[in-house]
Amino acid sequence: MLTPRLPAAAGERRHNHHSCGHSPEDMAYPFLAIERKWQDYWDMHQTFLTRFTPGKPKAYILDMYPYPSGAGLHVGHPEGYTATDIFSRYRRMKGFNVLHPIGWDAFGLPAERYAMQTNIHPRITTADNIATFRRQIKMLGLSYDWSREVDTTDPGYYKWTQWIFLKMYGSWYDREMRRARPIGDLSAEFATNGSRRFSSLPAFSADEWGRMSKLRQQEILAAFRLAFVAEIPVNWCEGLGTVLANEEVAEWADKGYTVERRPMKQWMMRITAYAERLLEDAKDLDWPPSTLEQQRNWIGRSEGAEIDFRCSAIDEKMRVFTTRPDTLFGATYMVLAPEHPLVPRMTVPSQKEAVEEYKKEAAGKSDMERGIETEKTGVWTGGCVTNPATGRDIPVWIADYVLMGYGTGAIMAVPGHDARDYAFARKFNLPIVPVVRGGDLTVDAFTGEGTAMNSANAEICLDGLPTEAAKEKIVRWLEEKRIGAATVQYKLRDWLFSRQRYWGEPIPIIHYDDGTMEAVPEDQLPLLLPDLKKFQPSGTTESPLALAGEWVNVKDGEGRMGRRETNTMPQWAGSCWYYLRYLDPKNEKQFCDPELEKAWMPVDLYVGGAEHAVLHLMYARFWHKVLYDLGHVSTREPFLKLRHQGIILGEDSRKMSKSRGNVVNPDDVVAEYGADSLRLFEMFMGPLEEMKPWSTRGVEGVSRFLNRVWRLYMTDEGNIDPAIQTIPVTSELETLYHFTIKKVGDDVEGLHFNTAISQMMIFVNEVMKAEKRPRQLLEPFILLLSPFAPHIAEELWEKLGHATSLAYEPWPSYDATKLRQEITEIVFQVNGKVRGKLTAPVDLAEKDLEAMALADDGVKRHIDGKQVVKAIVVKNKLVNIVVR
RNA sequence: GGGGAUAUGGCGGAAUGGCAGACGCAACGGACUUAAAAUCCGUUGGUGGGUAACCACCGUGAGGGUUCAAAUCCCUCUAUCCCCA
Repeated sequence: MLTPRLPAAAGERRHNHHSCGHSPEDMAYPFLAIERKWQDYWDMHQTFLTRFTPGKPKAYILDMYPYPSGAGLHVGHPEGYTATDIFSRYRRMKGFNVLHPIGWDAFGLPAERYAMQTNIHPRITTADNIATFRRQIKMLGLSYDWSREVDTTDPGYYKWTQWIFLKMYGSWYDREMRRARPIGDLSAEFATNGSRRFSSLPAFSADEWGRMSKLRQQEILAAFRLAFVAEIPVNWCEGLGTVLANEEVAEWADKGYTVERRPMKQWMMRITAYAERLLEDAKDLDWPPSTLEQQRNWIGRSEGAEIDFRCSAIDEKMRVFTTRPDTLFGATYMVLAPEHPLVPRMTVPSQKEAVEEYKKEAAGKSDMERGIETEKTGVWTGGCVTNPATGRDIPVWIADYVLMGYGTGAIMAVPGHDARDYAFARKFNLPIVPVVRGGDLTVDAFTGEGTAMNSANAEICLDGLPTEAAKEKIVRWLEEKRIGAATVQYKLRDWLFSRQRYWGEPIPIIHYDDGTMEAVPEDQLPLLLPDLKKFQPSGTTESPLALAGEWVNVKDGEGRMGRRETNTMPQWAGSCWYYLRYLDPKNEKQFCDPELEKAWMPVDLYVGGAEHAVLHLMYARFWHKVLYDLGHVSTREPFLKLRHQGIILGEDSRKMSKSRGNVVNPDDVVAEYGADSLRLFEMFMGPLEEMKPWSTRGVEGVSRFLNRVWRLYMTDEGNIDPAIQTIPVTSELETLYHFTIKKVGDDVEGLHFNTAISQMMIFVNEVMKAEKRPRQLLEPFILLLSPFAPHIAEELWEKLGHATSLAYEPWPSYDATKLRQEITEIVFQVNGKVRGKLTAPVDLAEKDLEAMALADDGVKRHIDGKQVVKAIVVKNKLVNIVVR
């Protein structure tokens, strides 16, 4: 069925859009002109400046801000950004106060490496890159409040990153109160009560504390601060002149750099203090289950016990951690990490050479390699310890499958019930004793739970107990004998916080020649990065800042000489709190006004890549909790609801990369099809969170849809079609209209943008077929389309006679009574197979439906000669006749 | 080695216990055109049967199960991707 005006119009269409200068697609609506026009309009009218009307609900909708790389925007960026933009526009129309900001994560190694090569200051390249990103993002018509743009490299921003650092430095974690407190509270505690409350400290009285040197006091306090300096083995890369995070090592090693483990003094953040709370509070978050799972694994909580084994030869206790204390009777040897401090003393002279050689080998391997190896290696130290349960002496080995960084760096090996111990025992012919019933120890270790056996001595008997009860009983026994205790271990390590780089936030600390260190006073923040002319590594293990003599060397009021900290913060620092700065980006007195914080936090929807599932999201949660403890923010968690956008693959279904030549540039897509088409296609491709391939044909498809929308409203002369009038419509069309409003709204709420777009296509297809253009349906439809394709929607809205932007028009509502159809199709099945269909009035009684089914020809054919057992009737849907 | 996710036409996907394949792409046929593009109309999971309207069977990675009814729930397996070691 043709639309009546089509034949007449066909000939004139050609003349239409010459003015837009878009020759290859000269049938298209003039999207270039329209998009420019409305982007300018929104800018000029400050349409998306955040409006806060008291009494309205709020929606803080956040994107993971980008690192502005030199390569410009990638088609992956607009995916998440369009999703949040649609949601933000929708929420505004639903009457919410919406906060939807953007900014730049602009410190980082790529800019610095570019500076090393060119000696162009990273500030300059960063500013250029930001300008490119800003232009490209604006080109997409995203409804950000640009007045809140933040840039982590702006001194007005990093002043507060440094301020937060000082808050961390100036705080300790009170394990009894389970929260961070000012470090002053701790020195006050020491000054009144001495070290009584803290068993980990050497005992001192209040008086003794008072008489200690400042340096000694600092050392003690340092063991409590949330930001502290520690000497730890790090991944030092000589070629880059910096340490690398564990997760960065593989990447640079692939590029030919060598990375070695060496102990260095580094700033650390005591994230381990928050392990339990990070785990607990995650339960209330609406996050992807896989992300929560990754965070759980990263924290790696395991319950078990620490047990002391005595070594009479050197009169030492060796403490092990085990998750299976119930298998203590099966511990037939012990394994120490090669780096374990007691290894040298344990080693007998005849084994010394072998041990030393093995230690050297192990030092050359990363923790990763050590875990991966299937072939177990190790060396006997020649020493023994006593198994406290059996009373027998067991040999002490070293092996690299035990890591110094986890637990106590020592394990009791139970080869019968641990796979790695089993492999090790098999290889080195060590005894394997079954202490849990089950499995076949001639084949493999039995690592499951079961009933204890062979586990009794004169004082305790576990035999016959299930694993859980056996654990409890043995731990009680160990605790009574003071040779062990139940403990909880975490895999989570403290966060290595310093980098030997120039292009990062300077750490505001001064080291004085007398060995003490002091924070730069708050009123002297920001501590600015000095200007450098050259950006090469310093040649030592310090950052290039060490070469800025005037900046580094300082003298305090009393003439004391000191040096500034030359390490800078990692890139994660700025992104740990940027969502708070958006709330009050220009505030010079505070990082954020508490009233604004209360009004907007927490973030209601956070969208970004799954690659940040652990690090960024864990670090940000950690900082947020510290700020919460110190009273600076009012919520325990920053991000209530999190979703990841899936990766967009190249047209060949492989990862986009320059070398494969399958990279799609958003600039090109916008030039050819317009921003609305790009946005619409990225949302139409499939579910937001799924990985999916790009398709140029697909962009053409949605572009055709927008052109159809345009023609639905407009004549070829560029005027509103006079056929658009308020006219009666069929009830089918009316039902479809109300259903479309419901479906699009529901789908946007659930972030199912692909199906929302399908529904709009269905609506347009139907309305195109109709002879009439009912204005009362077509006008609200523009509002449904507007979050997805805002430019074309604004243009049509204006053409329909509206003087202002539709951005704050109320979202159309649907009439639930209109959703009900008068007739519906009933499916007839026989034994679950469709044998007929019929349209019937809605809400027909079950027995009537059954009768209709039995009367159906198709059904009759298949029940003929058989016995009807029963009929299942699903109202308004289906009748299933069961026959035998 | 451990954990998580995914698997549906030629392709992207829809359907979360009730008609598998909505919507889009591609393909094919038709209308319009001198012609093409654009647009519009129609067909399109597979196999078999029928001149035909149509009918039957098969079909959601593989195998099994629960159910009147399974893409959807349960068990086993395979493949791919991601994370961790």
